[in-house]
Amino acid sequence: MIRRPRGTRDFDPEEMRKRRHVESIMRDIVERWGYEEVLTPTFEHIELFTIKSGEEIRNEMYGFIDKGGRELALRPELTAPVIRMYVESMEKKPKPLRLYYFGNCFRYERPQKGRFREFWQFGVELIGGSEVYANAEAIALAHTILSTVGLECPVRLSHLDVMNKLLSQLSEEQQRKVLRQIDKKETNIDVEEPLLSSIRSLLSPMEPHEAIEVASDIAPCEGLKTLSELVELLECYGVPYQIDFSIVRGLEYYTGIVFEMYAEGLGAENQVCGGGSYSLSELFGGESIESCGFGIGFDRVMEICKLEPPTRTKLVVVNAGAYDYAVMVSKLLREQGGNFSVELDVMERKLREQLERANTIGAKYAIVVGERERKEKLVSLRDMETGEQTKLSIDELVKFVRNL
RNA sequence: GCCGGGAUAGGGUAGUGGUUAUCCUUUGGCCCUGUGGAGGCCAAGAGCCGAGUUCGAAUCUCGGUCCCGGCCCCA
Repeated sequence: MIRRPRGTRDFDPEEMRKRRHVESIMRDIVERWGYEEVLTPTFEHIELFTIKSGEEIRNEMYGFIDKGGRELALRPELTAPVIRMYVESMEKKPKPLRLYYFGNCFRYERPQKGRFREFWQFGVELIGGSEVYANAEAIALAHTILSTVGLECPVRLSHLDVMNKLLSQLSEEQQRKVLRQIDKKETNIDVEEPLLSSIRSLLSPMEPHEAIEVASDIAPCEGLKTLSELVELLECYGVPYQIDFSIVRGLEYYTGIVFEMYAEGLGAENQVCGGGSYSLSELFGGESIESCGFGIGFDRVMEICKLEPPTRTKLVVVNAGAYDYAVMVSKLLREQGGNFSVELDVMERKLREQLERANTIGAKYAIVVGERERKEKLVSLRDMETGEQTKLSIDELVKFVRNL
């Protein structure tokens, strides 16, 4: 038997109903905020992803060479492709540009809970806003999306200036190492006093305003001003947040404000959203422009989201020996456009078996049509729960299903 | 790449170094030619792959694959 590749998944109808439901909620929200959808190719030139992240990341990508000798890769994320698209064909659009995407991404990594080799990301890019206001919008939007689908995750905020300033005395290599240790929440950080104490006090849990105050003493920088402005805007939106200077994302393309959101119940992979300010367009040959955005790990949201998708009422037209009449009735019902489905036998089943079928699929009503009904220009509507059966005219039937 | 736990019909399971691998569910057929849910009968469908040990392996051993969880990583 041929099975699906490692780290990939099949989604059965029940899962797809849930996924599409959550997806449509997310789309609905961002579109209400004025974001418009874009779609980029599933694969890109591998350079698009290595240009900022270094060659090492090739190991985590699905890369290949096509027949023309081009080095390509399945996209491991969507921010770079969207910005590439912006540079390639949208640079002269009126600013700000509000774009959103929903797409599958691929990473060659060890699968575990909430982590797959093919996974879906839902995200937005807000191109050309001023840093503080644009990030405030992005954060509020991300928070709205997650709480609407039932996830209460407070936002954790930081500004990369702070740690950069604090560690500026160290060599680049040391900075990398220390940032990594901070990111991993390690208790042993490889630096001398008094820097160590400074880092420790910056990382200790504090109220937002206190955190900013403490940081101003230890590592005064522009970023802190930005951060305190952002905090005020978030108050306007009523978004709950914490300041957490351990958020580094330093190995990515982020440049200023950064934020993350975490959820319970996901094991080691509990980050459901991450984002911030970045600067990519000039790397792809465009003009530099302030941008920010976030990505939501759609699969992780689905893992803990309890939303029940709406169900469609099932109707079964039972053909009791009058196929043409049954088709006519089915067609008519389907044209009504209500929230129901209409199924008609394709297995040449007897009346009894068609009713059994209606029963096993959980149909709400069976509509029995045969010669008798045709002669009377009626149908027999059978309630599959109570067993009650009544005769209706076609007009009455139409009126009836419209209310489903 | 590393560590631990797994893998028996479509789904869920039992058991054993030894005839034809258990049960539930599911699916198809019939009892039942214009009325479902119950019941009865019949049928279909399985030990992840490969090698080794053995008279004999689904069972024991090793390797691989895949799944689950953790580490590394997470642009």
